[in-house]
Amino acid sequence: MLKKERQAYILHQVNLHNKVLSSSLSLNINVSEDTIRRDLQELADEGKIIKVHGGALSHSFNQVYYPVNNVYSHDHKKVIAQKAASLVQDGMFVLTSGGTTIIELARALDPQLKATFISGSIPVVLEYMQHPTIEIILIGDKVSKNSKITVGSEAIAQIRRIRADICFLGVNAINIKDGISDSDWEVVHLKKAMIESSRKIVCLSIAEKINSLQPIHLCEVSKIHTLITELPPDDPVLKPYRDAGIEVL
Amino acid sequence: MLKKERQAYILHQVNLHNKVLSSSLSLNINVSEDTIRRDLQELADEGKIIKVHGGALSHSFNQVYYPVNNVYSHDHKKVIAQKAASLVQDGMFVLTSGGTTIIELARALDPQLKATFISGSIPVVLEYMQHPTIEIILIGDKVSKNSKITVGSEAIAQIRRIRADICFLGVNAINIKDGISDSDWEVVHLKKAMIESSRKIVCLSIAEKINSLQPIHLCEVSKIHTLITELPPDDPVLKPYRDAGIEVL
DNA sequence: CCAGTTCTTGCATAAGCTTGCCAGAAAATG
DNA sequence: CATTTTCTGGCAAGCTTATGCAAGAACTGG
Repeated sequence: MLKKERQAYILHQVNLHNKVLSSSLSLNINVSEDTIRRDLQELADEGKIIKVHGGALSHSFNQVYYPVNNVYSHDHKKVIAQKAASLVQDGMFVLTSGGTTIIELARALDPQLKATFISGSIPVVLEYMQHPTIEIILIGDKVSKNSKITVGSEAIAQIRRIRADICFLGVNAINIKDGISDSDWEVVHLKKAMIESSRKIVCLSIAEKINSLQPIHLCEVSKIHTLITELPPDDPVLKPYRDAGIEVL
Repeated sequence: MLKKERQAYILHQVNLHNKVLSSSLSLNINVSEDTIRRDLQELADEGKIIKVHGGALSHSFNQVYYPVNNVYSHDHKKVIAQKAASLVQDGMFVLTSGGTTIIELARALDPQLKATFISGSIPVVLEYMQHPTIEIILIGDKVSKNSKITVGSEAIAQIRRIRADICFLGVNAINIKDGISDSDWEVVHLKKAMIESSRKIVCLSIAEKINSLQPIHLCEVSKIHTLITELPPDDPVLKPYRDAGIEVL
């Protein structure tokens, strides 16, 4: 087993269970605890996990207990949400991933909009429920405590049965060469299914994540139709995407 | 259980109940009171709680010293939840309806419990997510905004595919002649499916709702195995149910 | 293809953390 | 004031971590 492979596995485990023990990882992957510790150290240095005595925790672990509004990129996300909301029209079926940007989208919707929103993210659905008129469909399956979305084959099967007009994806990393990538195995599979089930794919990403890369590949940029960031559409950072034929808002 | 995890649990408990006792925490998490005290000390040093003789208080405690929400039936529900929680054992598959009583059940679970909980109620699932070790399966379908649960044929189909060990139903009305009844058409159908999918049916009901009737019939009392109220099991009000062969807790 | 270099891993040892227990002090209770 | 409960600080046991080292694997540049 390669080092990177091992670290990806560890990261996946952390994201899945919110915590890992050095001892059990050592048993599972059959390497010494020293190696595990070194891996945990590296992942912690990269900011991907939180290392604690005896193992490691997911970053979102704390957020479950102390929801911190990262006011930082919050304003950016509001701008993005505003642009995205303008794409939704009455009668549409809208498929959305999870993530804070999508929550902002839910808040930015026209209060008179009559459309159907579909998501497997619990925080996102909570936000949709505040809206007076939209219909909501929740994708069910095993709940991932860390990402607060439902994951698994049943969730994917449910998504496959949908034909949505538009799909909004909160994106973790995108660059013109590698396409879209993410750090969570389950999430990648869900998003892939969402892409297959939608006529139009819209990616929402703060500029910070443009031209970045995450361990797991999701799809090529050619699959997406629209890219929304907080930047003006003619910003030079976005030129490669415009040139690739993607609508940039 | 990792130290951080334990502290997160304590913090959650403090925020939930506005107070905790060192002694009961020690019992719940199965560590010595010394450890609890040290945790409380650390959390207090970080300004997250207020440590007092015998336990700790939430920061918001001062502001809501006289809690306004109807502590009335709330305490009753806590008693019910406590009794219900004692029926759940490691490894079980537990199907639950929605409702405030079930939320209390989620809060009353042993923090070391390892079981799988299945529900279509969004507030209930949110509460389950606070638990450190249980697995959660969310039933998906159309979200009913007023009851905050997923309803519809897809939800029912998902429930049908389950074989649960035990099913906890929050009950709106029960009487010995008409059985269980409810006021929401969709909810009745879901609960019927839940009953069919479970080996053991446990009804949770505050005494106020005993011997009452709602417009839509759900099932006969003969279908249920256990009835839990806040009253002592030998209360005369419950006698007809005991006589009907139902276990009363 | 090979020698030199860098990476990676497991082991041993020492240092550090966490926890439970204890004795005496302090606080609450009636 | 006596009794009970809780708190504090210190200590020891057990487990976890850091560090240096050595062996092997993988890579690099002739």
